[in-house]
Amino acid sequence: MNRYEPAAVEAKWQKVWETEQAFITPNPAPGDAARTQYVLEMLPYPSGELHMGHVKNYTIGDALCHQRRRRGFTVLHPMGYDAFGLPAENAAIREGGHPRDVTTRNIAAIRSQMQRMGWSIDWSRELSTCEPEYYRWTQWIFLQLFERGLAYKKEAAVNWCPDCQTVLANEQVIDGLCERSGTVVVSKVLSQWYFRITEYAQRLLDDMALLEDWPERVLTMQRNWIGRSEGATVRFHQGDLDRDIPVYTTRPDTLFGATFFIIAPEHPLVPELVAGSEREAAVLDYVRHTSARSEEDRAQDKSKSGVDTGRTITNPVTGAEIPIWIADYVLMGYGTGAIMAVPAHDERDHEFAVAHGLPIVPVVRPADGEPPEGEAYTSHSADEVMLNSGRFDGLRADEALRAIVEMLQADGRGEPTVNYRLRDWLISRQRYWGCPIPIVSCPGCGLVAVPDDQLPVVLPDVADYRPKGQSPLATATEWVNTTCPTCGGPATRETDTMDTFMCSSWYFLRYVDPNDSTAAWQREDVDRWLPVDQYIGGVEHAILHLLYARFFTKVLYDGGFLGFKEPFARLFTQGMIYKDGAKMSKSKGNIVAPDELADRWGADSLRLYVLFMGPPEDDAEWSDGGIGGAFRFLQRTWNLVHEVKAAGSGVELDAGDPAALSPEGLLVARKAHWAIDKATRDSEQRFHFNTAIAAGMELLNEISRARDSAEPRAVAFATTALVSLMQPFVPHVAEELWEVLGGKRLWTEPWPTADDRFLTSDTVTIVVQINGKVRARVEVAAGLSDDEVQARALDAVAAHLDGREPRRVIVVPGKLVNIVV
RNA sequence: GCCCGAGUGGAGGAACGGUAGACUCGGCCGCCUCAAAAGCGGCUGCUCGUGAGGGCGUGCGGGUUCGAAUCCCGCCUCGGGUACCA
Repeated sequence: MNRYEPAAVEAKWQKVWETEQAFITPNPAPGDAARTQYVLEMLPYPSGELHMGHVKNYTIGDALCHQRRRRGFTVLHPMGYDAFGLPAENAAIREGGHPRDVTTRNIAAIRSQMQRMGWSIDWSRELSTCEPEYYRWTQWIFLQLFERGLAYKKEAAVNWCPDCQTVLANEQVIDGLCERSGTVVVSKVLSQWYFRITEYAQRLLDDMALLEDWPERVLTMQRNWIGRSEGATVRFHQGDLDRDIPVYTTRPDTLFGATFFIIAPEHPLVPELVAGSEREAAVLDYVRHTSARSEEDRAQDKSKSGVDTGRTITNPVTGAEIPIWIADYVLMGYGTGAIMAVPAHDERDHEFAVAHGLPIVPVVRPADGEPPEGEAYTSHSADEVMLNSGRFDGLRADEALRAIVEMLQADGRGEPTVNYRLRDWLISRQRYWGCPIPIVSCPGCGLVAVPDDQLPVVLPDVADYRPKGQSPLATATEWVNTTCPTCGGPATRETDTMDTFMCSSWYFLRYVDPNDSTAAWQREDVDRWLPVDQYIGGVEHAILHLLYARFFTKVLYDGGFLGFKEPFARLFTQGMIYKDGAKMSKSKGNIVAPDELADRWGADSLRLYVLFMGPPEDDAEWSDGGIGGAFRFLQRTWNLVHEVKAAGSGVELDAGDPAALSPEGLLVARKAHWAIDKATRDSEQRFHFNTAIAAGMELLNEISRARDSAEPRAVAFATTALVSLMQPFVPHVAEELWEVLGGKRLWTEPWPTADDRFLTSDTVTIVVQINGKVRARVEVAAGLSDDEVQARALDAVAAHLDGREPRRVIVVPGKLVNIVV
């Protein structure tokens, strides 16, 4: 008998899939009634090579695709590369050469690794976001946003990474550090492009209701990131400047307790407020000192520093003149950049008041007592009562809140306000390897969109693409100097490139036809395939990528380009693979290379083990020994199939009439139907491939045990079922064994279905407990009445009862009897 | 600090109110072999017992229930998210 040699088997079937175009899925013609499924894994960034996380991600998706194809769906399963970005550029700088060459090389390596793994990808739809044929449409989308007023350029303090020499989006700053390089991010004032994602904040929240199945924690993370809060805007009047300064508060009920006022150091009114006053030098000094500190430094430092401006402002309800201070715990980027400070009911304001000797006036108390001394009383529940609040005294706090807002509104001093933590998305980057922003700056016409027929704005070659604080594109003078599309006069191109997250915020639409040169997509095709039925990826994209993609989809829906509002109906987030308790990384030296494992054990064993490790949503610890077990299982299956074949059997799709089988044959056939049922349900309902595979292993064990005592038909049926069930996980070896059994193309075979006649049995084992402890087991006929089961159970444990009278007996039909004594 | 998630044999895990530890790895014993590898068979939670059998066991402490790894309350540990957001 020939041995199981994965390398030969895998090469053979990969070739067959390619020549027979097994996984190429054309778009259904209009009116085609095919049931479609779009299964998508997050596209890889083409760094050096695939890591174990990719293997897990794409193997999960591939198993689903195979099962769904065989259950009659037309499945779209494409692949592409998120190819612009810093790592390729940094590698090129390190090694010399062009980022494009590094990227091309990496893509070639990753593609061949993917083919080596045998994932059933429709390679005719392959795309790369750095190709002009792709980014032409990224630029088109940018211009859609520009035309709708959703893309704008403004000067503001931005997050700057000194190492990457570029700005970063809010979402890319983690604990004050650059997500990419880990460098401390500093603040810098620059003129940059933004997307008005804040305009979609409420819809990003509301449309979560349209999502069919997303992990609750991802939704929670997005909700927290969007950070909706309800409160009121209150305008305080400053007499010296004769100006209103608005604040945002979630606690308008505490307005009577606002004993001072704080403005952020970056607030534009600060210079005006102190100009010419004796406090001017001290205040400007504090502002300078603050802006010199890094974001991280400021975030870490919880001490309440600040400086008095010497000015006062009028509390609109008490009429009191309260002092204005500058303090860096008030953030320019949230609310209005100014706050009313209520030290009695806000911890931060309380600390500040204590540190600087400012008055503390409680205005809310518990229903049956006084507010605590020496700390902020921040409780905000329904049964609190007002005090020190004029005519509102004695009123319930929630009623007072409404009444105070109404009063402010009547006086024109405020109104109810909803506020969001989400800020606009900064998309400019001062780096070379990215998509050019298709905008021309004209002295006469201002910022002008490059017309559609002039797209793409091709990324020019430059002599030196190292980061230098401004975009390397600025040195391509021939490219930069152009003519204004509107007036024809001399003009210059925008030299910043786009955040690469833009490229990956719409790629799932382009797969519908990546070769369409007339449009980004055809609406009838995207509406046919999308929303994506199942999206699969790492939870690390819970905010950035998934929020941006949802935003783009809504904008494009509003533009009439899409017939759906959410891109991904169902999301599955896989757990990470660890080694020695830590995330695999080159610096820790705990990388396990998929290539080496595939070479040693075969792609099928690697795929099988990655799925067998545990539930895919859980983090998992890599163990080198496990893959050997996967290989042994396949080898034993291989040997079994060849023995079955040698005995003269082949593919057997029907176990026959259960009544006609011998007891041993019935056992084997039952196990097979049990495995079909379990593997199908565990895979489809919960993606728990680990237990589906275990069911296959149990089936193999049972066939091996009964091979010689059961009749050949039952053995052939069970063996056929085993090969068929394992195909989505180990497609190469399953295909080979199917052929050995005389079958043709397993990937086109219908998915097996379990027969109820084999899932139930004539007899059942009843567990007999005394006081919840197992004392015996009895075998009884399946339909036996509760009374008879009870009698049999009492019989079986008579010795244990030892004459004691049962106080109560619980009978769970078909399962157990519990006797309480 | 706040919000999630997870704690089960030597390891990964199974059991989603009803036999705790399926399946796999590792370990031990045996068969095969001149030998090794591979393969095949058996044992493998802890503990008392020669044995039959018993006791204890799902992070800790309570509770609900005839019955709890599973549900509820209070802790502990680990992981993730977020953090001066007014």
